[in-house]
Amino acid sequence: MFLPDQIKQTTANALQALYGVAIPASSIQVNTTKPEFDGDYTVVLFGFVKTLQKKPETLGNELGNYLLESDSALFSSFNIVKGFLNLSITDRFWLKFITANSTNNNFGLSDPTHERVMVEYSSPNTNKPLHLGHLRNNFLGKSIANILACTGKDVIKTCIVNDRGIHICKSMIAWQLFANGATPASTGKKGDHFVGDYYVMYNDAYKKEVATLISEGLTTEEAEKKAPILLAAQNMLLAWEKGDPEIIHLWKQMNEWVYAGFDETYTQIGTDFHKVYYESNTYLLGKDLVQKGISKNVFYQKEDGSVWIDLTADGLDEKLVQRKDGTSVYITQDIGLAEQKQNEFNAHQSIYVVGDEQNYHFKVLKLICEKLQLPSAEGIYHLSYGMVELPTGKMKSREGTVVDADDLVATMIDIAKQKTEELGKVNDFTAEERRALYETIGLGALKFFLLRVDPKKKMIFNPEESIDFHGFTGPFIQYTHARIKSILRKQPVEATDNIAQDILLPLEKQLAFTLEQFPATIEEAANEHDPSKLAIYIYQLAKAFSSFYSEHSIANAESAVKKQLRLQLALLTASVIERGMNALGIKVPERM
RNA sequence: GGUUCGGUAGCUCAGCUGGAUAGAGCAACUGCCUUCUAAGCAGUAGGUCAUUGGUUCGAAUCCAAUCCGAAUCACCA
Repeated sequence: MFLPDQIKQTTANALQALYGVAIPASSIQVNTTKPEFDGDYTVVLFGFVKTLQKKPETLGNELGNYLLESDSALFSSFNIVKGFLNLSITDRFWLKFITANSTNNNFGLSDPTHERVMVEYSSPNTNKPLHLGHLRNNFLGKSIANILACTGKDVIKTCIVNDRGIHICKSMIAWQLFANGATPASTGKKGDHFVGDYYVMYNDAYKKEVATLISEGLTTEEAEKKAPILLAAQNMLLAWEKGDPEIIHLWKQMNEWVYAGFDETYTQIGTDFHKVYYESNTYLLGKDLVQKGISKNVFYQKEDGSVWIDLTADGLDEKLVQRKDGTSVYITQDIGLAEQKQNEFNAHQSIYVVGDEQNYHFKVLKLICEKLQLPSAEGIYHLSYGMVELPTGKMKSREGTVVDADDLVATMIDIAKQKTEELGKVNDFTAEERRALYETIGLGALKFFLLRVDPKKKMIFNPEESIDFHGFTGPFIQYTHARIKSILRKQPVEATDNIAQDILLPLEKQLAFTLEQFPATIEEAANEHDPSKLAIYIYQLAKAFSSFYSEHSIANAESAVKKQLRLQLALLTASVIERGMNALGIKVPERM
């Protein structure tokens, strides 16, 4: 049990013993004590002042005295300010905590629960390269998977590649028209960017054709439907669906180029999957479920043959699940894929890391699965995240305001290189060590920047100001880790337990206090599917260490016992930072 | 128009199952490197928590209304 919960329980027991009232522990408020007051944790008394008919002052005194007597190993003193009972935890508790965990490599990690969770993330289109928004998705997906694994879940990472449809045909037709047989190899371009360029060319050509048609007297609406290049793309989609060998060949070729490009990016940013699904294989799924739905009267068929579900009773709309030509739509494919995943992995929970523009879609998806009584329904969870916007507003590919993922990563690594060279602390590193360090720092800055914000909220990225390396950032935390490692290289830690004889100074206690919260924070981040909770925590920890470290010497500590205590604190801090950052998908260097 | 989400310091964000004087970072300004890494530490300054009303011992937090912004409501994915 986590410390605040333990205090709640103890308080509930005390209230029962003192006054014979049963107040559920969960309803008792326990906060960390504000720094301006004396104490570690605070019990808020207002809640039961009324039911007990006692003045807060009296109640606080009686409760405080009882707690001190009944659990003297935990509580050392208390004070009452208005309705707040501020409790101090004994130094002995913290000392025991430090001794017990400084060399515990599993501190903060739970035992395997055999509960399986699927995390679907990344899910790219094969017609354009990754941009900043995809990076938020990739980092969130990877970190939530890691965090869940820390809590003992058996995590399966998956990805659904959107590799078919009219948008893919657009790049294909543009390549046929404009490429003259060019390839990524012949042009020296990364495959995903190469294909993305043809998607852009398609759009340019389309716009020109529409303008021409309008100047020839067509209405905008007509022109947009009749542009020859669009008709060609539509024909190509039909040919693809019929399995036309030439088109299939081209499609495979272009997808291979894109995958080669994606793989390069994924390897660099640390994205990986246990299982990749391709929409070209899954887009026919869900058809049998449509039939099942009709026979269960969950769906109904209109006269034209199209199939619908009426969700108006649930406050939503009527939703199409199958076109009149018998082909399935997006939602149907997702229902089918959900069922297939369930059959394949039988997970308790299935998390979809997808942008908040699809909130409605996932609401509908879960609702339909429930109505069809699919076993997968209950575990569906949409980890919805907000868009990344620029100071000028949304990123628009048409206006060239998209922040390309590869460019941004390269820029970050370059800035890391510059700053590291300026400081000149690793001049003895080999070229390979340097390259790895720049990547660790650059990616660390970028990942932390995107993960420290509540996923649900949209966030603003200012490319002008770039990403900072000071303050509440990844590099600051990495730096704190490197400093600790430097200390530990010079001063061996002994597994002594005589530290219990010593007394903690305020900054030492603050550090221990923060360290103790790590397991509870991991748990919270996992339960709320929110890596930012962990990111904020790690920052606070690094901050607590830095304050402690600048004030108290480790090497020249007042006594040998004190020195060991501080070394153990440092060791535990470094390992919590490392474990926490790894859970965010961020590496920490030994030196920087 | 319906639904959903958001509005906190100049900027980027915490805090939101109601609790003490609303917190960080950046930017600005002051100090601190002859002692374990100054990518650091300590400090100053900066707020009508969008607005109005309500609920109560207590509201940034809950409720209602209003203003502003975003997403979504496709036989697109």
